[in-house]
This record gives sequence, structure tokens and C-alpha cells, in this order.
Amino acid sequence: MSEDGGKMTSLETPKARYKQVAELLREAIKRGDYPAGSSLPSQPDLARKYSLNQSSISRAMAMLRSEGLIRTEHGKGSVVLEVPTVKRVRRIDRDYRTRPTGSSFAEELSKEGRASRTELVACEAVEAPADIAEHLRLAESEQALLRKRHMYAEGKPVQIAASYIPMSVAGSVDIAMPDVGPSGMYARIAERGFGPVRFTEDIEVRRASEDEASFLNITAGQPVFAILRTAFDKADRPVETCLNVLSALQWKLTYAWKQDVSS
Amino acid sequence: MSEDGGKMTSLETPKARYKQVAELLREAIKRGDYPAGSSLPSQPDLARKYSLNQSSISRAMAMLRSEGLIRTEHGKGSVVLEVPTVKRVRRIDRDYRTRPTGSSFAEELSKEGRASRTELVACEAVEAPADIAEHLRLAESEQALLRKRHMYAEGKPVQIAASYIPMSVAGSVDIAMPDVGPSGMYARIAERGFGPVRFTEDIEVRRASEDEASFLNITAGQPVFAILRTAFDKADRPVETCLNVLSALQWKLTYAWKQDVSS
DNA sequence: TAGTGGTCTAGACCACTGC
DNA sequence: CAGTGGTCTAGACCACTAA
Repeated sequence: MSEDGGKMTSLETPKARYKQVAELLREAIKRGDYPAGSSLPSQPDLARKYSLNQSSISRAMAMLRSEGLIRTEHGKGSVVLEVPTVKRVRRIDRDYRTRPTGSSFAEELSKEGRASRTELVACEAVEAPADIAEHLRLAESEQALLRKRHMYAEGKPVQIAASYIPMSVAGSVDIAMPDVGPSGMYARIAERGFGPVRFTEDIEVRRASEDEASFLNITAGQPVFAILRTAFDKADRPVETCLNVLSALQWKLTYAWKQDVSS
Repeated sequence: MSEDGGKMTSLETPKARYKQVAELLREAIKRGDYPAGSSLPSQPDLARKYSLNQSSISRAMAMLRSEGLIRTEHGKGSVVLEVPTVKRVRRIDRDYRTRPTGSSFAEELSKEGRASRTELVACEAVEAPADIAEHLRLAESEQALLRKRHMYAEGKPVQIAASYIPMSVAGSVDIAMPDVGPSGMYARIAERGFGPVRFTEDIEVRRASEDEASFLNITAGQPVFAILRTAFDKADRPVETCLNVLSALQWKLTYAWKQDVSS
């Protein structure tokens, strides 16, 4: 706290008062007065402090919430979130072999010295959602093997991953049984004669659903990356597609590749 | 209009009323009752229609605004925006030669049968912003040649592009003088001995500034892609970096590449 | 239970727009 | 000028959380 020791902090009116309150709180958070994980003062307290109505304070909080700075829980209060903006590196060049999609999640993080953990949430044959089915060119009612994982970095949830493989490619659910990483899956697929040689990644930004927000520890409606990677074999048949969902405001994506201009 | 012909539409209270109003308007927009470009009814009108206070209606509008569905102008009203979600394709494979970064903006669009236009906004030597300077590894106070463009698809603004080239690479401002596309620029740079062979693209999502929102015809604070592509020459020296800003909710990015797993 | 945040009203004032 | 949206208040009620 630098200049707001007293009870009264009169707000002038070049801008809306609730915006000024949001501004002050935003600065206080950046300054470290309210470190990540700590709670902001209650709305009645803030209302008294700034001589404002609770409604106005509530609007200020809504603003910070929509900026992804805080997370509010009914009956409890508002806690400050972390805004790490970490890099997620996906390399695309000729050096990659066994992991043609970029290194695996765990490896990317450990390279940066960050502990990580992956949790298998589901592994079963399902009817794929429409957009997935389209990418995999699934026939009517053809099922796909779904492997859904939750991924954590240093104990904190960061990504939801759902991999779909046509049952005609997977053969049976057993292919994923001794739990293996994505590179392992590609090896299994290759053994069955569907080795991937071409990849596409569609990057979309959309608003997080309630479920996604709850797991990722953000507020519903905040933008998330929905990255859909599809692998094709030599016959240009889609053999796997994987949907990754992660907070768009907290991660950067990096693509890198080499290219001879002369050739 | 399906079920709201009358004046009264009583709102039950499983959810907040302003959310229900937002929901109804959202559906009406999707249904086509309010086509893109048209205005919604005024807030007093809506307040009367739903027997609500103007404040509540205002909250509903704020919600639609934060979803990128409408754009509100003070004293005028709220107009419905378009939500195209068009694909922007960036290919990364060995077929690309003169345009190693993916085809040029104009070409991508024309491939989809969409008219496009590029407007040169600035072309001058400047002090580069800190993050740009870092990517270009600029020495203290070394200037860079800035080429800033505004890009339109079918008359509508879609992208802001700012290319920076170290003056030591560009030689002089003349290099960009007869206005050329990005491929042309790479050719010029190559003639001067700095042909790019390696590229990185950093994809970040952040909230649009007032200026960006104004040009892109979205609301300030809406998420935008900030894509920073950097080109390196054989000596691994950064020779150009280009920042593209475009609405994240209206565009998809696609990366595609080939990869021999066997090799 | 007391404290928290979320919603809503009735009424008010202001700033901006267009005529 | 009238009409628009943006803000704010005072007070109220509710739903949720914790002790």
C-alpha cells in the first residue's frame, strides 16, 4: 500500500468511478499488495473505503474478473490469479523424428525446469463429436478411441487434451492400455501400418465453458486456445486428431521451422 | 420473432433476468431477427418490453458486448457485428520457396475468392518498441525500417501488420519504396545478402487496445491474435520481424507441415 | 448465524448523438 | 432539442459459505 493508507480516497470524475477502483486494484495487484492466491477486501469494505455503493464495487470486480485478474467465488470472496504467460514451444523442423508434433508436453516443461504431471481421465471407445468426426472422416456411427488427459505444471492445471483415433486405425482399446505418451501412441499406430507423415494444426480461440474454466482455474468466458492437431498417414488418411484446450491469456504458442529460400 | 410478439415477456427466475434478456437477444441475433449491421432496440424500449429497469438492460448489453456480438456507440445505439470465423491458412512445408512464411495475405484471401486490399499506413525509420528490438537484437538506439499496413477483406478491415527491418539490413528506406508485398521484401533482403532461412512465429492472445479495436471494428478488450514472425538469415541473424494483429474470435490459424517419421 | 457476492429497482444525472 | 447509452445511489432481497 503506497498512498491509500487512510479510509477515504476521493475519486475525481474524469472517468467512471468503478473504473478508477478497478484501476487502483489492478495496480495494487501488480505492485504485489495482493499476491496471487490472496483475497481482495470484501465488497462492503471496499465500498466504505472508496465511499461508493456496493453495486459500483461489484462492477469494478466484474471488470477485473473479465480481465482474468481475479476469480470470484460466491459467499467467499475474490482471489488473485496468477498471470504467468509461459511459453509453449512447438517446433516444426527436420530434426524432429519420433515426436513429429513438437516435443511432448512433459518434455517441453521439464526443459524449462518445471515439474509436470499428466492424469488419464478417460480411455474408451466413443461417438466422436461432429467436428472431430469430420476431421477424421469417420463413417456414419464409426466409433473412435478417446484418450482424455488432464495436464498439470507444478501442481497447477494447465491443459486439457483429448485424442481421438478411429477404431479402424486403433484396432482395439488395448492399443492405449499400458498408459503411454503421445509419441508412444504414434509408434503403436506406425506398427499397425498407419505411420503419420503429414500434420495440420488448427488454432482457434473461443470462450471457456464452465467445465473448462473450472478445471483451468479461470473464469468461464475467458478466451482459451482450442488447438486441433490432425495426423495423416502416407495414404493421406487421418489417423489421429488431438484437441488441446489451454488458457489463451496465460500461454504463448511458438512455431519454428527452417526453410531454404534458395532451393 | 417467434414467441415475443407481445409487449410482455415475463421472465422467470431460475437465472438472472439480465442474463435471460441477453440470452433472448443472442438467440434473436442468431435467428436473423437482427442481421449484421442492424441496430438493436433502444434500452428504454427493451426495458419496457421485458418490464425491467434500464440498468438491467444495460447489463445485458454489456454481456453481449463482451461476447463480441454487438458494438455500442454512445448516443447512437448498439449494432450487430458479423462473426465470420474465416480460415487463415499458413502452410509450412517444403513446397514454399519465395514465400516461406506462408502465402501472402492477398493470395490467401483470393484463393478463397475474397477480394482484398492493402493500405500502406507508414514507411519510415523508427525506434522499435522494446519487444521488437529484442527480437531483432537491435543495438542501443539502432533504428529499424517500419512498414505498417492496414489490410481489408471485401472492404472490411481485418488485420494490422507492422514489419520491422534493422536499418543495417535494409540499408535505406528506399528498399521498400516502390511498394511491394512481403515476398518482394524478402527478395530485396536476399539481394543484400541476408536471405532468410529460418523462421519463428510467436502467437499471443491479448486484449485489443482502443486503436486496434477501432480499426478492426470490434470492442476494446476483445481478444486479438498478436502474431510475431521473425526471419533469420544463414548466420542466424534476425533480418525482419512482422507483427500481425487480428481479431482472435473471428479467425482461425492453420499450420500444416509434412514430416517423415521414418527418416 | 453473520459475512460474502449477485441481482434488482426507482429514480436521477450526465455525455453523446442527430436533428 | 429529444433520444440514446453510461453511471451512480440507497436500499433491498437472495444465494452461497463458513463457523
